[in-house]
Amino acid sequence: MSLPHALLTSLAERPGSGSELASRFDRSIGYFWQATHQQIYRELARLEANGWVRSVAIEGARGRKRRYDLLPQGLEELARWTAEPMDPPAIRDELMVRLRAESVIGPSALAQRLTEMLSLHRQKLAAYQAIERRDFVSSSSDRRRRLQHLVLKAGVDFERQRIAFYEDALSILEDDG
Amino acid sequence: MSLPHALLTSLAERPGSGSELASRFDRSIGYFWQATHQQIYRELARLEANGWVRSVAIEGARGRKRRYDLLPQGLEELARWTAEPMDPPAIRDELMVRLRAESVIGPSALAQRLTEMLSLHRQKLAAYQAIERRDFVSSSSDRRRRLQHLVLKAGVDFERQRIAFYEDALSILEDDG
DNA sequence: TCCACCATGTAATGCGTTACATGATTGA
DNA sequence: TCAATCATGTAACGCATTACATGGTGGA
Repeated sequence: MSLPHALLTSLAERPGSGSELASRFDRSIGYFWQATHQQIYRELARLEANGWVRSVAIEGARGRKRRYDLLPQGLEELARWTAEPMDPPAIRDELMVRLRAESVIGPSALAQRLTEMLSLHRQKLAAYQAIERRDFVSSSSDRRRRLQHLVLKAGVDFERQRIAFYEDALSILEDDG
Repeated sequence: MSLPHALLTSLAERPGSGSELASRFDRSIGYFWQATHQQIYRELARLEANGWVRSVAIEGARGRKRRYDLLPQGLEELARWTAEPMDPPAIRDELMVRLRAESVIGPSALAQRLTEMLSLHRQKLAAYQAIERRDFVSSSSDRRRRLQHLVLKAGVDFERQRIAFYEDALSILEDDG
């Protein structure tokens, strides 16, 4: 259960409102942990009830906007969680199920779906590589930057592997598809 | 929502009881889609209510064991689903959140956790490679076998990438950890 | 003034997880 | 005969998802 800690992490990087956090989950943090604004508002309320964050109304802002700040207890909780024992990641890959189904029931339109996915992943890869070129040109960096770069490279590698997999799968499916 | 279709796929490969399906989800299918026996029994009841499978009591078996068979309508549903438009996979990687947290809050015991995970993934990789050597020695095969091999290779590649990632992460964390 | 949008929130539903329950069978 | 185990199932809870609601702000 990482959503509360993903929020604490994001607030440790920089305070912000619910909608700002939601937009971070559409970009940086969201590359490896997604959340909708409903989840985020619900969770922020809990974090505040736990005394891990506090919020103040932002005067002069649109609507009822509030800024959330990490409290010392929240930082403690984040440190505790980071070092906690960890389960291996749960893999749930619908594509593999579909390929296995196809291998039993015979050719289908799955190849077209793969072609669509392939172009999506190529776009994602290009986006990650653009970030890498823009933000991580210098090779020598401090610990923090090296860790950030590492996480980005994991995204790049994942997309690369995914693309290679789609290409292999298509070459099999299209042999007789 | 792939659990019902993972079950249909497994039953298309071979009929079986709830407990047999549960044990398949601890092995082959479970490598990319996990399910507990509670989920499986609940879902089997729904599949039967939908007319996609039927079940008969197995005489002479332990307890109330029932065999589930795929019905023609279930096969149709499986084919329909296989070719359906597909969303990109949802990535939820707790490790990346933790690394990002560490990059903000500074050194922790996360390196020890990574060492533990590393050995787990090395075991998984070895298990996959053993299956590959045992079941996929011949390079020339039919479509069905090639697809099965492809899915297994995806598992191998995933574990390999994961291992490389842990090693990189450890080398950064241990510089000063 | 009024419409579109922003920021926050409520409600309903469903899958996934955990704990517990029941009946039957095997083996010591 | 009795304990362990197998096979199936029930119940409760939580996160994730989707649809919808509210109120305020800015621009046409």
